[in-house]
Amino acid sequence: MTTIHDVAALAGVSASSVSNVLNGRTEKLSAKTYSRVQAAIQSLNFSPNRVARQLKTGHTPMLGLLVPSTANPMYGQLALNIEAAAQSRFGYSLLLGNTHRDKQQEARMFDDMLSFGVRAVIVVSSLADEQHLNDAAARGMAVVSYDRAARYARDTSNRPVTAAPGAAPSTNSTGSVDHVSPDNFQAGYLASAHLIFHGHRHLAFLVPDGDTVSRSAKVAGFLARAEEGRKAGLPILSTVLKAPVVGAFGDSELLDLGAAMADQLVALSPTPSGIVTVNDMLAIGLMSGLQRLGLRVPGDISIVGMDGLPIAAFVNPGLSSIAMPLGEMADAMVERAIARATQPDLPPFNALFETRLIERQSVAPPRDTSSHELRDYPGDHI
Amino acid sequence: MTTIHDVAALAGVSASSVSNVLNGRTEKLSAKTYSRVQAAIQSLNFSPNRVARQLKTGHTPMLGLLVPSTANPMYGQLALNIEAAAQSRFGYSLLLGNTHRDKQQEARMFDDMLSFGVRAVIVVSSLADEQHLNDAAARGMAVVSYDRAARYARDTSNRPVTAAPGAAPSTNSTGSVDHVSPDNFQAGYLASAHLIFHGHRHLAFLVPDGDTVSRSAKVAGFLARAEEGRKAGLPILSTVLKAPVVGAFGDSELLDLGAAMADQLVALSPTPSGIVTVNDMLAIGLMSGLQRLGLRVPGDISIVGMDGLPIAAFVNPGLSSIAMPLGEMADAMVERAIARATQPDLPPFNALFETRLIERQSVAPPRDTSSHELRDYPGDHI
DNA sequence: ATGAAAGCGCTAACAG
DNA sequence: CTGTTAGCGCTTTCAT
Repeated sequence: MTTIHDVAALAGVSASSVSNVLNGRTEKLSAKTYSRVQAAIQSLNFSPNRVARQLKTGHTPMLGLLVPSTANPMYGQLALNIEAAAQSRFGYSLLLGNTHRDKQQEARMFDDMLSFGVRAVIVVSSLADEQHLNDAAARGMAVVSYDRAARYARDTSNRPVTAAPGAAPSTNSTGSVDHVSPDNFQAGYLASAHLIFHGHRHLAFLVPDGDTVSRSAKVAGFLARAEEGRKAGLPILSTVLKAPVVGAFGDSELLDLGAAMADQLVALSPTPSGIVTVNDMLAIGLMSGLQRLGLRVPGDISIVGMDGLPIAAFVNPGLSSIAMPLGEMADAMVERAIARATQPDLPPFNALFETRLIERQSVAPPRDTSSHELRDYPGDHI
Repeated sequence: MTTIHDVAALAGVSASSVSNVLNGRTEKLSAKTYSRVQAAIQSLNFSPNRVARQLKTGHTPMLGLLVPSTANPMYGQLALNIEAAAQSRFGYSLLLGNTHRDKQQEARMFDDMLSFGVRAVIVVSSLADEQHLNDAAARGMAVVSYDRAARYARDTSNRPVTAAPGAAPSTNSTGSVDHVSPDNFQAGYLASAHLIFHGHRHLAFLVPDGDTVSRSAKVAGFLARAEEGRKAGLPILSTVLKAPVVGAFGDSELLDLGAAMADQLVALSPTPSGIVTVNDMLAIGLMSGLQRLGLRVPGDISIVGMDGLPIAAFVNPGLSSIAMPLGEMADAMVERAIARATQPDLPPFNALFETRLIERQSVAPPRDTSSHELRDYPGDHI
């Protein structure tokens, strides 16, 4: 391995000068020394050892990312976007961990990253308990948490209450964990509104068992729109269906879980005509299960998913979904994580991103309803 | 940050003893010293700085992984499996890079990883040129390349010729890059055989433009089976369709690419009745495109994909696919990468893994063929 | 403008 | 068995 000293020797200068060149401190070097060193670096194809540098400076251009599973395309995409932002905008590399939504794993991975000198990590945690995040933050890690910045407070039109940047969700009382999230309440609200708009009066929200900040927010939004409908005199039935989860969490399990839920769904009497699922993979699984049972989507049952995955456009029928601005959120998270790693005293950050409905072919008026609600509704304009 | 010296002070011993405890050198310590140090470590919640350790030892428990894009579920899953194997079997963490099949990126990421002290990396490279891999290997990196261990040599029954462990593909002349791959020739062969078995006589292989070792192998297998059919007197037509690729490579592009190819496909006259695609995402895109054109799968056109993605079971109709043993391959790659990092003089390694057909609903006899080939065929038994 | 020297936290001889 | 010492490759005062 070639070191800074080899370069120094070749250029006939001291190691310090090489270091200065490496760090672009042009003002401390004469032009000729500078170029001589440059030449030496080139000819030796030298690239400084980041480990040594890190030991000295305490910094390393590495960003941690903890996701439940990259096998879920949602997180695969998130990883892609985050890596791209980290790399292109800050020159950071990505240290990835799959947590399987396991608290132990998550904690262990935090430790690992800490021991590698990683100072900034982005976490997609499903755990209701945020303590381990706070622990990590307390240990000097800049952590930004994805999908947990729920806000239940709404104004009278169900718009999110504009919170001061410092307004943290209730789970984050101690401090320095930042939050970036799609507006999950809005997502649930939009999905529900879409179904109601198309005439559905018997709605169900499908979600794997296990509490999560984002899931609760989605459910709350879903329920809120149904309640609004009722207040407007519509005979709306809204129920929440929890799918029993056994074993590990993963991409394939979500699909399987959705498929399995088809049976439970049709066993319901009366069967809901409009379903919203907590994510697209679950919706795709459900749709497949329903079809296997001889039901038609959207003929017999309408479905709207959430995530806005590309694949949702390619299943048959195309799945209507609530899309999240993945790229923007990834940018925000990366920026924030790195910013806080440098300036730990930044004020708490809480960003909620707008979601939007993508209409495709999985929603149609219900079979047994002749009168649709065609008037305008608030959900249109959120 | 608490260091080894804090622990030493608290335990009333020297730093070396702490180091010895940390590294489990029980034979060098008295039991009482050992436990005293242990206690100190516990009470300080001390965990050694890996960076410092690495600077000293030159090793770091970090595995590099370079994939085209984790947005493609195939690679998201691969990343998951690799991370799991690395973590659970060796305690290694995963440094992930998305290359977008860009040679510059790939080379830059190798440099990055090298500078982080990573000594073992797994690469999914699409590039026909393997030079940058060899370069990295020459610079002291243990690199195992995925999906490039093509072997065209076959015996008379089209079984892969069992090669000595040292038999490297032609592109790997200089040395120390190891190869792990599904048997792509077999994959192509099986897909082709499946279609022929169901009576298809006009076959097409759909692949994005751009040469790749794995793609070539798949095509070769596809063509080989068609040729066999011809030799057996069947009037088989087999063509290869290259989809023009513009812009970056990614998950969504594959789906879109497949959908776009539907038009080109039906423009062909006569239109092939049986299609095999180089991967599942392309197949799913194609199926969707075909359906949008009013064609039915498998009624009008049969499709078989490759990869065996879970999602393939959930599209409508279910996509028949050639599955690859992802978990086994991930294990083999991780094991090999880490082994070679420790013992650079290991003999070259080349592993080809069996693929298998998963039958679902996307293949049926062609519309205009009344006589099916129902006799047995070699592909059944590969 | 340049170099000498100290040290980041750890490990690995080598003495004691 | 235990402690002392000398770095790993780099950055960073502080002299010169």
